[in-house]
Amino acid sequence: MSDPRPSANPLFLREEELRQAIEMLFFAYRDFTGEADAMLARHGFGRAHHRVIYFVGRHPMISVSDLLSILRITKQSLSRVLGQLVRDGFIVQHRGTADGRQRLLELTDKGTAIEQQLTEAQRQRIATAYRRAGGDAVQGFRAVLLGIMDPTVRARFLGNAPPGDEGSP
Amino acid sequence: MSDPRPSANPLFLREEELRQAIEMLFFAYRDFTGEADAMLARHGFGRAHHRVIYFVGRHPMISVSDLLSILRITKQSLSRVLGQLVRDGFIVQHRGTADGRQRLLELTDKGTAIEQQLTEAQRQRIATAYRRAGGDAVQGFRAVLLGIMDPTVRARFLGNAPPGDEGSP
DNA sequence: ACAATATGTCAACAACACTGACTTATTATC
DNA sequence: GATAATAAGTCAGTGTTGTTGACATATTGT
Repeated sequence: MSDPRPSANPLFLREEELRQAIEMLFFAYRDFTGEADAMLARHGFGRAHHRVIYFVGRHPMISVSDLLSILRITKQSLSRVLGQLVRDGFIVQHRGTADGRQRLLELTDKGTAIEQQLTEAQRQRIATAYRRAGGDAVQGFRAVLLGIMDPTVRARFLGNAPPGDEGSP
Repeated sequence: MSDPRPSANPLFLREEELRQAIEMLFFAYRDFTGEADAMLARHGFGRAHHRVIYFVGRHPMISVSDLLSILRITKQSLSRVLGQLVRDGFIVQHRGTADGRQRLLELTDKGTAIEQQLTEAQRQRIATAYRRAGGDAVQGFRAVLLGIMDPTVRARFLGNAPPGDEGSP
């Protein structure tokens, strides 16, 4: 005579909901990077190369230290990957005019080409997901992702100039 | 005399929107895994250990091959990590009753304890993000993530029994 | 002059993935 | 019952990506 549905207790639902979120993030991120990974492997590169190419493309003339703080890796880790990309002609280094110690990074035409190719698969994937989910869902998606990331990084997406440069080239 | 806002063309907005999504996924996923990574490092483990512990906890008595198909890694890669976890008493292997070739995996009490500890930080992060974003946002978040992941994996979250077992132990 | 900063480099190490080849049980099939 | 297929494990080698630590060089700021 009570509620026909067993109506599992809220705590269980909450736990299940949270676990699903954890797993959805895992699977979505894996599949999201999968296609680009395969493309990179054909070029003899890895995901780290993609990240460097991506963020240099996104922030032309970015300094090495700014790139390091975005990627949050050591300069030795970056050096290996960046050195390859410079040697192979995907990125050029310009000596800073204001500060001559800086090496400002920029994609070459070749670099821009591979960046387009690599990111296109990911853009397509997001675009399709956005289209199917609808505008309200996109707002929700963004709101939750913003809530998941660290507050320091969050600022980057909130219109304000993020800490440590960004926004304008 | 026209629109006071320069109103950047739709193509640019779309491109910017997609790039933001790519970056938000990158930052959110990195920060999402960061806390657990630090905890694992203190135990002398890596992220791979967490994934194994997590999915064995989620699917008690899962077979090795089913676990492999969830993780999408080779058995040699799993072997290293799983061997450690069994040796250190976090996971036990049961000989399959129906099929004696299978080694069904299960967390020990020790394994359950560390699983709770590791996942707790992630659950907290998601819970806070969910709470702040609200119910509609959560639905949107889920819808977009579902659209991003591969269709074969998507089924796992749509109530139907996923391909390759799941759901019930 | 001297200290701080930006970048680069050498060396060693660890985690985590891969391929390829092979072994051992166990189950299924002819 | 012999034979093939499957589940799992193992050994060996390799590559990418991250880490520490130490040190070098050029440039800027005090």
